[in-house]
Amino acid sequence: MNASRHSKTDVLQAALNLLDEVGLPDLTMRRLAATLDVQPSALYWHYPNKQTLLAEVSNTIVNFAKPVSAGKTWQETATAEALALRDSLLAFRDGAEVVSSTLALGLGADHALERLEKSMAVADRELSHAAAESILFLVLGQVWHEQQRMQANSLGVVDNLNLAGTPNLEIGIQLILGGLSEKIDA
Amino acid sequence: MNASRHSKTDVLQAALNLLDEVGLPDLTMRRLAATLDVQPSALYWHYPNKQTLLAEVSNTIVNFAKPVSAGKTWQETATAEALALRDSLLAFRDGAEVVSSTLALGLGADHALERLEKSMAVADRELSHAAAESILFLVLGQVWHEQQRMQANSLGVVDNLNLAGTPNLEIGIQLILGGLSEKIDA
DNA sequence: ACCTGAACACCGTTCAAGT
DNA sequence: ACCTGAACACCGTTCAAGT
Repeated sequence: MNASRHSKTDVLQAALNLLDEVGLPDLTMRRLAATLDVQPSALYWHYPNKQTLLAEVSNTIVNFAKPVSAGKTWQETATAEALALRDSLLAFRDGAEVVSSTLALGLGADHALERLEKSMAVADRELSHAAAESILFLVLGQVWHEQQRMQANSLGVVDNLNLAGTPNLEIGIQLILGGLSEKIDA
Repeated sequence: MNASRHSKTDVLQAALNLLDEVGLPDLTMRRLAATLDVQPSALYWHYPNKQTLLAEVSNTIVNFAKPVSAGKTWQETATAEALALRDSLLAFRDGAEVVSSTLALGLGADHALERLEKSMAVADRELSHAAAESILFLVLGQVWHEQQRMQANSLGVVDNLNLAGTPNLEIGIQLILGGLSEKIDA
């Protein structure tokens, strides 16, 4: 039962599994240790603290994004990048909250920003960077909200008849890309 | 020393003060109780739980936003609303994180959304709602990031020469409003 | 109406010591 | 290289009982 001695990767994988099972609020170092059949203190040989572990969880989520086939226009490619990011956030329970929190702390999510920025490199660096950041916050905010509703609904708390997914996200992306196109043509 | 017996408002005010002194991670029910010279359990007579208290803190932050003088164009008014929201978040330590978290939980921040939406009521409801949500997430994400840097810098951890404030926020707002204008004219 | 006292069921982290 | 055991300094919340 106890395969004895784990690697850093084992801990990360166990964290991802536990996240999926119990969600971020219950993803504690103690519960994580229990799933690995070790004492909580054992985790601190692999990671200096919980924050660092969560940063790797966040990077795993972000790097899960599917590669995007180049669209006909850069607008199409950028939209595809944004939706690929959304899909990878949705693929993990509380994915958006995990990434938001570690992003705020200045760790991780770099890869997501880079991909978005590259797809909008038609503008100068400052402008495409600002646009990429805007889309990143937009996707994170919207998906965070959505994932919270999912778990609220699964607890039978409310059901706001708003099971229509998130068309608002597509609209927001369109607005930003529309504004960017306009600025470039000028 | 102990003025004895507190009202709900006292508790909220003490929470706001403590937030400013120690930040969100150290805003605990136990510390809060200590500043009021009561036992932790006393707080649960006023609020059913910490989440509810934080929702009121969040509403206080959001409602702190200054009224905006009507601009010449709706774009100017909408920009002013977004910047007023930013200012109120910045006026409280960890303001953006508090509001983000309670917004995700489906509590509070309604007033902020309404003000933004109203300023963009030139478009149909669905479009102006999506645009308002986009700007809300944009402001929250950017300010959260900024406030985290402020506290990191104050701890002497890093200083990324990025003391230039957040011009990215203004650009992002411009992009969204630009995209919205375009859609309306069409 | 507002609070105390005591308890329950937890947290993250450190550190000497073991193998 | 990886883990145990034990401790430290905390959490949010409940609930009977007090005034």
